[in-house]
Amino acid sequence: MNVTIKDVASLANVAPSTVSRVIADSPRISEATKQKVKQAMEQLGYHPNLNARNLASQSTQAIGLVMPSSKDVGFQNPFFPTVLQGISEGAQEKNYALHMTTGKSEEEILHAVVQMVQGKRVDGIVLLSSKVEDQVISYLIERSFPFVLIGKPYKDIEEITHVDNDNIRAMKEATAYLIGLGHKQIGFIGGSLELIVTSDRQDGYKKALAEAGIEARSEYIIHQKFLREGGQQAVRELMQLEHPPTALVVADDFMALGVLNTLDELGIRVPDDISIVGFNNVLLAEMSRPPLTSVDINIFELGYQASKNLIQMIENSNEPTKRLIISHRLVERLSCSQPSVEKSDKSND
Amino acid sequence: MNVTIKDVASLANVAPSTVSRVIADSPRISEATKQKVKQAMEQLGYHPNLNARNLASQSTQAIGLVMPSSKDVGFQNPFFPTVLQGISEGAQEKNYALHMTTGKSEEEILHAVVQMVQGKRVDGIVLLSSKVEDQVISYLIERSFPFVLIGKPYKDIEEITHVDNDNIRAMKEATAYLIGLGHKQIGFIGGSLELIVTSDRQDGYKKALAEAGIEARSEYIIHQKFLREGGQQAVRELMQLEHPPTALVVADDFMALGVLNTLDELGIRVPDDISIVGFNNVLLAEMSRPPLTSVDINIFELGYQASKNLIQMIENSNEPTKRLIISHRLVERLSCSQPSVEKSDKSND
DNA sequence: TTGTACGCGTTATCAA
DNA sequence: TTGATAACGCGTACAA
Repeated sequence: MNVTIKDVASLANVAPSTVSRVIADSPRISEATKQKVKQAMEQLGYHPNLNARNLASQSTQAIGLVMPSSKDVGFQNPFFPTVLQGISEGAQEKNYALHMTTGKSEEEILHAVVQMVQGKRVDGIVLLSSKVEDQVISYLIERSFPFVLIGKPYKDIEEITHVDNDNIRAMKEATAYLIGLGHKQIGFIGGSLELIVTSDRQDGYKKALAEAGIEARSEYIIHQKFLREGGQQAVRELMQLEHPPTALVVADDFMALGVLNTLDELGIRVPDDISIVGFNNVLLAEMSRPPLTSVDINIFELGYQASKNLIQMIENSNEPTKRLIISHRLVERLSCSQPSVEKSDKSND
Repeated sequence: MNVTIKDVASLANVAPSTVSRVIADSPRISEATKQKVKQAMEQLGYHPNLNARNLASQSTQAIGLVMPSSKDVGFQNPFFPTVLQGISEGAQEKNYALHMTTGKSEEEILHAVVQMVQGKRVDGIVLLSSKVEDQVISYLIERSFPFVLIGKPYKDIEEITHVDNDNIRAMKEATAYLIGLGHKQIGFIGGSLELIVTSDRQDGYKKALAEAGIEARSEYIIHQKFLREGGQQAVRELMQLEHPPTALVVADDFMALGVLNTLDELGIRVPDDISIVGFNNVLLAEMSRPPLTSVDINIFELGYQASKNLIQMIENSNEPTKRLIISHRLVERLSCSQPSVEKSDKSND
């Protein structure tokens, strides 16, 4: 059998409750017994049974993490491990453990979440992305269970603590950067519009055009759900327009890599023939050819702040709802240049 | 307060133990009461408290996962999310939860593992890679706690259930493939030799050369710890040798991508001037330029078998120690060709 | 087939 | 400052 608090107690000649107090580092306990107990613990190699502790204290020191559905391509995106790293770091600092969950369908995921919550396996939950109708969010709100969302909620913004970038502004700046270089024909390539992050970035793109007095053309906007096949075709069509864009903003570096390859196959050179700005600034961005100018959104920090603030909510029940905006910055590399004369409407000197 | 087994019992007019039996789907319970109880559970929205259950049953339905140290570059490697996906899938199928741990140092990690094990948070552990002197492994063996290792143990091979590829053979085949194309000057680029996987692959490389009667040249072998700066320099030096290699085997696709870029900067064309075979066949391999011929090691399966077999060990205490070898296969893409005449020792027709 | 009673290892309350 | 003692919610031998 395992060594319990009782064993320690009898070895140290004190009551179990005293040992418990020593573990909790209670202030009202004599230094003498404290040492005595600690030594006994050491000697026996004692470690508290967390299940018993959780049961008695009605709290686990753990946070739950809902991962993207395992079929999801998002899993392959370098975004995921990085944000996980951040979450993990924030948890570790406060001595919280991490409990993960996935599922192949919406139902499976919801079920797993309910299990975690009602089963009292975790004290709070970090959510990775919200969808338009999110059952998990509804469920958590209804039970008023602590959670923080990484990304922007589709609704109930005021009631959901979330950590996000200012994606509208970020994409606006990225687009403005291209406009500043002299581009006027700028395309947008993003993922599914069901993701809030996509629509935000698209909004930013449109805003930048509007402010510069450039008319948005619907044929310049592409949504590709998949990274490869579908995307390639879309890019091809885009470049076969009568007036193809001289620059592209792509809402994700991973996608941008696919775009880069398709362009290469078409014999279109970057940045000579077309400029590209990526998004997220994952490690890949600097390893691509040419190295990708990309908007760094501080992925690690996104995760770190999420778990850190979640723990604050857990430990202080009247912590206010927060909206945390993580900073971004454009990292210039070699995928952008001024538009070539032949393709722009008027020449630059 | 939360709804407990007692509430269900009183609503259904039975004893708590009966409810417990219904949950466990005990065979010796009348269908009538079973229905009655189930309905009561439904009506109250009952969910068992897992901490109480774990405490009473002395087992959690959870497996622990030790992730690479958070500072580790390995985190950025697409290998990680994929293997995680596999582990997660294997766990989910058996209704096991996943509990994660990281740490910034060896000590932190060991501490976290001890916490998981002694704290009885998990029933078993999946380890991602072993190092030469691995405290975690020693600890788990000493306590004879169920665990399975993904990769090859440095020692105690017979006593550690592990799931791995036959990396020696896989790399031997990859090298032989290049030899078959006519290459004789073949370089090897791998990570730190402290990782068993690196030394295995290097062994395979040497074996292939030996079998073909080609002398191994030490200046053709490179170990780069980091993906970028260090690696670039190494590749440069390699290509400036009097007789530079006409082909390279690279022990990791992610590294191969860096190599590809360095070669591009040097104006060396792939596969015209030099052929490259990568390893792991991550999504990246098909998105690189040129698409990378790579050895698919079935990363998902590695993770899936790991958790699946771990659960077998947990549920059947005299499950034998196993060594599971996951198959591999060379995926041909466009990064290899026959050596060009000027650089090979004799011409091909 | 079902109920009673105890144990799982802690924490927390109340006395001392 | 410390010690009994009662929860915490569930599983399970044992009894009925």
